[in-house]
Amino acid sequence: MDAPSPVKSKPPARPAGERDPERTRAAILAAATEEFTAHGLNGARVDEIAKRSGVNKRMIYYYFGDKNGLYLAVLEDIYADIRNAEIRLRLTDRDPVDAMRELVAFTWNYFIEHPEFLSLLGTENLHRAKHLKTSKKIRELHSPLIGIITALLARGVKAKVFRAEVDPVQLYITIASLGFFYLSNRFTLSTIFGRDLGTPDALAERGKHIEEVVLGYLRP
Amino acid sequence: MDAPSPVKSKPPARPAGERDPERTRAAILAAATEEFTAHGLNGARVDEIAKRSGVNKRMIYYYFGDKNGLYLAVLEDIYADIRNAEIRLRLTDRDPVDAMRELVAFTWNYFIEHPEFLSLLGTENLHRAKHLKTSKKIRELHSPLIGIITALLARGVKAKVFRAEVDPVQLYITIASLGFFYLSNRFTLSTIFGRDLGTPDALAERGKHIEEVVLGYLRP
Amino acid sequence: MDAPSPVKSKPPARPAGERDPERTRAAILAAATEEFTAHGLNGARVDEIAKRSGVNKRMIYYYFGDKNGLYLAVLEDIYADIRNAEIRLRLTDRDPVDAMRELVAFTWNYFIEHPEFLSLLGTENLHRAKHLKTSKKIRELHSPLIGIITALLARGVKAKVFRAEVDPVQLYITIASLGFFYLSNRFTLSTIFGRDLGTPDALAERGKHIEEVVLGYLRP
Amino acid sequence: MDAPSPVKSKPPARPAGERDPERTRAAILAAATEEFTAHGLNGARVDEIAKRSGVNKRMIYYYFGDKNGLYLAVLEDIYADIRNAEIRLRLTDRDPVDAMRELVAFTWNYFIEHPEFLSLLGTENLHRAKHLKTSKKIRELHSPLIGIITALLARGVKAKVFRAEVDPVQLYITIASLGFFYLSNRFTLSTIFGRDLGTPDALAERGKHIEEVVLGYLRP
DNA sequence: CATGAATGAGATTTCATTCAT
DNA sequence: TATGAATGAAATCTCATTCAT
Repeated sequence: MDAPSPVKSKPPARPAGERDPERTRAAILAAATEEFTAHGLNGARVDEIAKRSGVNKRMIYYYFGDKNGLYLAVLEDIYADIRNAEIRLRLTDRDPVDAMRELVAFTWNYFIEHPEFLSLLGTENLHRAKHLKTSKKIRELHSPLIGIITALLARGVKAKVFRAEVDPVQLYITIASLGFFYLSNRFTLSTIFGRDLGTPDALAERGKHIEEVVLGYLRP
Repeated sequence: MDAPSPVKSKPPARPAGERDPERTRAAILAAATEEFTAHGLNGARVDEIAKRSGVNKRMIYYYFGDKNGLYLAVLEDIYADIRNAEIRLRLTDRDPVDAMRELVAFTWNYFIEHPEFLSLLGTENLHRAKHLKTSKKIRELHSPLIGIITALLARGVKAKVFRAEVDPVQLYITIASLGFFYLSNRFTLSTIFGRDLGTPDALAERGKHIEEVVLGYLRP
Repeated sequence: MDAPSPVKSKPPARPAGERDPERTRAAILAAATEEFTAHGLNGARVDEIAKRSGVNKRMIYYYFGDKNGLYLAVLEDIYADIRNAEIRLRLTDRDPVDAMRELVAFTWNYFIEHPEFLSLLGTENLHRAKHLKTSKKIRELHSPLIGIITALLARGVKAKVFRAEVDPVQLYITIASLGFFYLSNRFTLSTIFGRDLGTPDALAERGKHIEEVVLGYLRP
Repeated sequence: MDAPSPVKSKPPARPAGERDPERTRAAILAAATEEFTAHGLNGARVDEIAKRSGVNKRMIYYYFGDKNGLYLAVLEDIYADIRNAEIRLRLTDRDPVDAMRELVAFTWNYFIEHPEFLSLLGTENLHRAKHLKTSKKIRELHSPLIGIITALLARGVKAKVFRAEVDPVQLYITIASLGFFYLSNRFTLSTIFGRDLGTPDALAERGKHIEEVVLGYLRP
């Protein structure tokens, strides 16, 4: 607004909360992610998001239309994040077993480090993906993992280290399942079993088990 | 079910909701299960539960205290249901591999037939099991499956059809994961993959895959 | 009802809660007195009164019409109590100063021993004596104290131990004031002064002060 | 008050309740004071307060949190009022007897002019000062009267017009008692005595009596 | 772009009272 | 007389959204 910049570089040292659209938008999105993660779509409070982001409530409506619009933006954001992480994986020129191990570890670690992803997916599934379905953006973000897995399986079968006829989509879902369910349901599971499944030790143990299951299954 | 039983028969043909406390309570609970399943804790409407159960709204508070009390009663109810189903499983004198196959199938089928169980667990985990933790009742309902799995693994190892050193709790969680995640996340997954994972064919295929994963992993 | 008794003696050893109208009525009244004392007219709960009295809620309506009827019955009851206590005072043939001292002490002690009287009067005054005004019963219960005070003052003036021209009604109100206000307002006063005005020591001190004020004032 | 002041003048002629937070807050507080005075805490209606103040009901929750918060704000407000009036009293350089007479008259007149003070204190004492105890604000509002009375008593004793050894706190409570009880209980008292204690004549008579009691007692 | 007061619709909860047995 | 389930009206409170500045 003041000085037109040719490249999209932000005006650097402006104090927060003052006429910096991108920063405002990002602050809202960050606060909204936290709030929707913690309380779901219905439990999230627009007031709370405004307070946490240090931004006026009106701005939320200005940038995102309404609460649902904000929620969808959050969904799109986390999907973009995971796709970004996935495309950084380089597994094509590795030993198939090692590569599979890394893929499994990557998935598990991503879930541990991104609890918001787990929670928001749970919320969106409660709503039967009603919002996701309306998002062009997300459907364009194809996961590269199906392709990676397909190639990996082929190489492994050829090298006689993997069993044949494994469906890559099923395997993809299986790899996700083993971590996702454990992490997102660890609160009820911990209560039922009477022990904390969220400790670092418990997580390490689960990680090891998941690897064993996937690789054990894939043995020819 | 159809045949009238001479014992414990109560005047059956009274119009619902009229001076039959047990029926009233059950009607509320049934409607609440549907509503909480469909909309989560925050999204559920007490008015809607009253309307659907054909019961005066005041009765909900009379029997369950408040919305949270009702929600907890629903949770306790679905846990009692699954425990009831689990103890009906008889796997002790069967071939270990067959028995394991049946256990896996049982879990998968239970999840398919009880979508309310999946949804309500998702909801409760969003709340970090806050309500479940306060329930004496649920902690008394121990699942027999851990015991069943432990015994089954021992027999399988002895018979050299299962690998050794498998942790029964991890296996229990794994068996649940493979079905639970698929079913509860099938809405986003269907959207992402652009195909319906909820068709009978898709479910059958997944069931087969799950069995292969578990038994493939357990191979010595 | 079963056996007609000439004197009004109750059937002695019937188990509580079973067809003993007088006992039922008395139990309701006792519980209601507690409840109205503790929470005022609007704060009192009919359910709570039923629970505390161990009597079915319907009986309250059977015996007292409605909540207001019950409240009025409680008021009438406590007025009858204090009148009963007052008429037991025998001060006519005593030294005027001693008799006045005893009257003051009686009033103070009665208030201490009957906190329900203070609270219920406060409640009734909040309602500008709306209920009291409708009660024939209470207006027939004249306090003998005005007569006692009038006589006492006359004797004291004659004996030159009391000042002349003291209005007995004003004095009656004054004697009541000095104790009533202290006791009924001791919660806010304790908070403001930062010390507990309800301890036995504090009460004894106040009692002594009240006596000094009244007798000090009455000196000729 | 009438004369416009150049400093701190704000646009005065805005229609009430429109974008003037201070005015909105004050309007709510005024209406709430009336409502709580007339009906106590439980009998007061939030809807009625909204209607009377001409303010959207939602604003009550916006400014005061909930009904209890509003009630506490009212309590704090009336305590601030009386403290303000008290510190305007200047009695240090007056004849002790005259000064005491003025103090007594001040208290009596304040009570007559502020029936809300009497009623609200009655209500708060019914609740055993539960709300007052949580207020930091009120405990900071120390009454100057104890100090004033202490000094006054000392001067009077020195001048041989007051008796010795009078506890200033007891005297403070006594002065308050004599007016407070009469005014707040005048409805039941009027009913019992069958005459209106609230007429100007009756009030004047009571005022005179109170003065006589206090000064009569204080005579050496 | 930004602020925060204001709003209306609707949610949960409460409670005195009545009904069926 | 007695019981306890049932009711309707009304109370408190919540929340996404909009308005005036």
